[in-house]
Amino acid sequence: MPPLPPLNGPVASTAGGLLQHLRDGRPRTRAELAQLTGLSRPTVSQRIDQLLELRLVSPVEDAASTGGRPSSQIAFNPRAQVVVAADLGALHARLAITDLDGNLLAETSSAHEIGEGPEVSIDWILHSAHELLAGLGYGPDRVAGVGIGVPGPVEFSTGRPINPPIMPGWDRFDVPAAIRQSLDAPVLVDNDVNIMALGELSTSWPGVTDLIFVKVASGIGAGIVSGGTLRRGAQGAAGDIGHVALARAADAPCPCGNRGCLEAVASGRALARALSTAERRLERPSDVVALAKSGDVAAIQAIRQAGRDIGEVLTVCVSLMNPSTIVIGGTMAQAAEHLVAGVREVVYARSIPLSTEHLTIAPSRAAGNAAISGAAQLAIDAALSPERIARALGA
Amino acid sequence: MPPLPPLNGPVASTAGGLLQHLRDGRPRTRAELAQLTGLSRPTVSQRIDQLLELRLVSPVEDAASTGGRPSSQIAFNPRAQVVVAADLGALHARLAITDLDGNLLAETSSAHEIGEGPEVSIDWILHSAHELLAGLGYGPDRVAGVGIGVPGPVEFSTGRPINPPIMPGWDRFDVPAAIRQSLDAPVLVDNDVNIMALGELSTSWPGVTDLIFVKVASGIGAGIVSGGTLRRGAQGAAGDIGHVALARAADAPCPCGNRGCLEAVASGRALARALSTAERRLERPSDVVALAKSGDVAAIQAIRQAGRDIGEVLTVCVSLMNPSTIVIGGTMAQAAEHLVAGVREVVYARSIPLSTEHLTIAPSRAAGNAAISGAAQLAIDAALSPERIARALGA
DNA sequence: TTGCTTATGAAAGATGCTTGACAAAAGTGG
DNA sequence: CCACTTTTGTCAAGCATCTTTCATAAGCAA
Repeated sequence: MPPLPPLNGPVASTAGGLLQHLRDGRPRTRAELAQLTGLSRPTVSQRIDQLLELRLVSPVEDAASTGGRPSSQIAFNPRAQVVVAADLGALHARLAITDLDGNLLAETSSAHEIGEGPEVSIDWILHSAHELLAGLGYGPDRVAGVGIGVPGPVEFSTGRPINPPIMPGWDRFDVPAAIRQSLDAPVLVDNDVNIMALGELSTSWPGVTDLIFVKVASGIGAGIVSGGTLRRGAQGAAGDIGHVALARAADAPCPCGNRGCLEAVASGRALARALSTAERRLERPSDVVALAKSGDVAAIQAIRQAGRDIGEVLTVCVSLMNPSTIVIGGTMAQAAEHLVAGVREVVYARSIPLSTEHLTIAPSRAAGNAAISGAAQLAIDAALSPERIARALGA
Repeated sequence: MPPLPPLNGPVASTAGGLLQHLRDGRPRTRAELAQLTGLSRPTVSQRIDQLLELRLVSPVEDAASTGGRPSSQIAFNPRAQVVVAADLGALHARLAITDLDGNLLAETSSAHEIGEGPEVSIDWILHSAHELLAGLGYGPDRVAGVGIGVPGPVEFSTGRPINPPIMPGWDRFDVPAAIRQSLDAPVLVDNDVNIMALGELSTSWPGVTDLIFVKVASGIGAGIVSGGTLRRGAQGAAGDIGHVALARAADAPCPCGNRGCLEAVASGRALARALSTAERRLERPSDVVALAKSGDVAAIQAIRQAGRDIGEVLTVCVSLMNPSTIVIGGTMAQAAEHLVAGVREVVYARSIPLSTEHLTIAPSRAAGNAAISGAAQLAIDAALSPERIARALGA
């Protein structure tokens, strides 16, 4: 007796469904699409016409003839619309306009106190977005979606932050409604780590369906992709591995109020404190990275040990989820070689062979762009969903 | 650039799609179904006729009139077909015939060495199934599906065991093909822990979408449900938490060849060994349970400590996945009060508040029937899938 | 240039869903 | 007890959609 019947997905044979087959960017002939979808050629032609109308696809040069009339080809047109991607950090904010492939067309960033409240941040987002759009010569009507990452837990379905520890004034604030005051498009809001996981996945790990993205910066968090989609858990709190108890952390105090958390010994904040001396004060994770890059042995050893500590926790994650890929990102991953070495050392030694045999542990490939790419991806997925295409055709 | 476009699901408005709305067992009127699906009444009537033809639904007594002609009602008919559910353990095998609601109609079990190879086991399954079917007066053509749980990792898509440690001769054996020699129905094979998780979920936790089922018997394993579906991971090895390293386990040797695994100190096998004395030899997990039930303090304390150890690992799982429910099952859960108490003690103390606020930790409700129910559920889901219904109508 | 091959686009036919209409069935009030 | 009301279930017609078929267009080879 299933509680709720699993509702069936959108119909495959709509213009939107056809578009999904073209999103990989490869040009296709109508005949190829017919075979791919199982629809007849005239039907495909009609769908193509609709998509051409929306400018979401465009004709490209014909394919080489195989003896007869050459097939005309059509390809996804990522320039038809743009999305706004924003990444709000604790002290820094970044915003970009990308096309529907996630390519950055324009970007800006600014020092920014998230603690000043949502109105300030939203105003900055809207102002910056309109400015960049104007610079590109695009009107606000070209915006197909808005993706926003924030440094705290979010109820994804409504786009409202929930009890965010470092975002005073944001609790249950209706971000999408505020954005829609001057941008008429779907607005998606998510935790910054989830956003980064998505960005990393979409830009750098094609084909991967089970991935753990670990962000190591001031704090430590993870974004979890399983079965090809981001998992947020029952309350949207999935991936919060920073406050797992670690034997080696013993009684180290953690900003969360508890003791012995992973973050208390392995985060950028913890490393900065541990490596600070009377004459050399380290304030931020980037200071630790800089020190390590300068060749400081103590810093390198500390980072490698942090990698081991994180690896300790990841060992359990690997056994539980059996991912194919673990990606280490965040500020501290700028010293990736040491951090990843520590993680690998522990995970490969401790996990069962079946899980590690095909396990890749690698530093972030998207690097500084993971968050902004993920925010863009979130918006793009919403903008190109079959439901959204159907609405656009109806209007 | 997504690697593969997410394929859209089956069409909602087929006979199979309609059936999904009736699977909860509640009788519905045609008008209710029309509103539920968005289809018109004549269309619903036509679909109902198809389902009546297949005997998958049947008319029930009319609803009370609201002033006019009373609506006739139809309900899902779980007796239309049956499924075969089998649970193969290391030393024991169980097989049941259930209806399409998962209700047990007949069952049998037998001592059984999985190590004797697949042919012996498959023969037993087929023989037992036909015997029970005959006893119920059903022909083999009434079988809509077969679900089988085995004590080892399985490549779910093909139904082949992969490198199973305790199943010599089963590696990559094509179980579905062997079963289909005398039963013409879809055959689903999965790991016993996954099967149990599914059984627990479907029989006892309606509405739950994020659940961890922990089996504590000779070994320790977990089945993971996230977003409403079972997650098997990249190689089908998800949930293998028995061989996670545990600080308290130190250098305790584990049958896996490693040292310091959770299983080495908290499994039924480990407890049996630890509690054995010269004059009192404990062989199996059930011996430990019996001892605890007799009031033996050492056994109770040992079980509770095992719960704490398991809780230690689950703390990480909770932070990572943010489930709403953790269920403790397996032989050792027959001493559930002590085991669960230990788990709760650690998990509630160690995890972050947001994750534990609405977290339920409970002993298995399905108890001994979890595996067989899960195997049945697997088969039922396949048998009642819209794709399968469509095929049945086409033939 | 002509014939062959292959792809496109338009028209015709088939299928399936929906709308509207009507008959059937049961309660309600006289 | 009978007529009326109300709701249901089914039938026929209309409409949209998809597919099949056919004519046309475009390149390649002789």
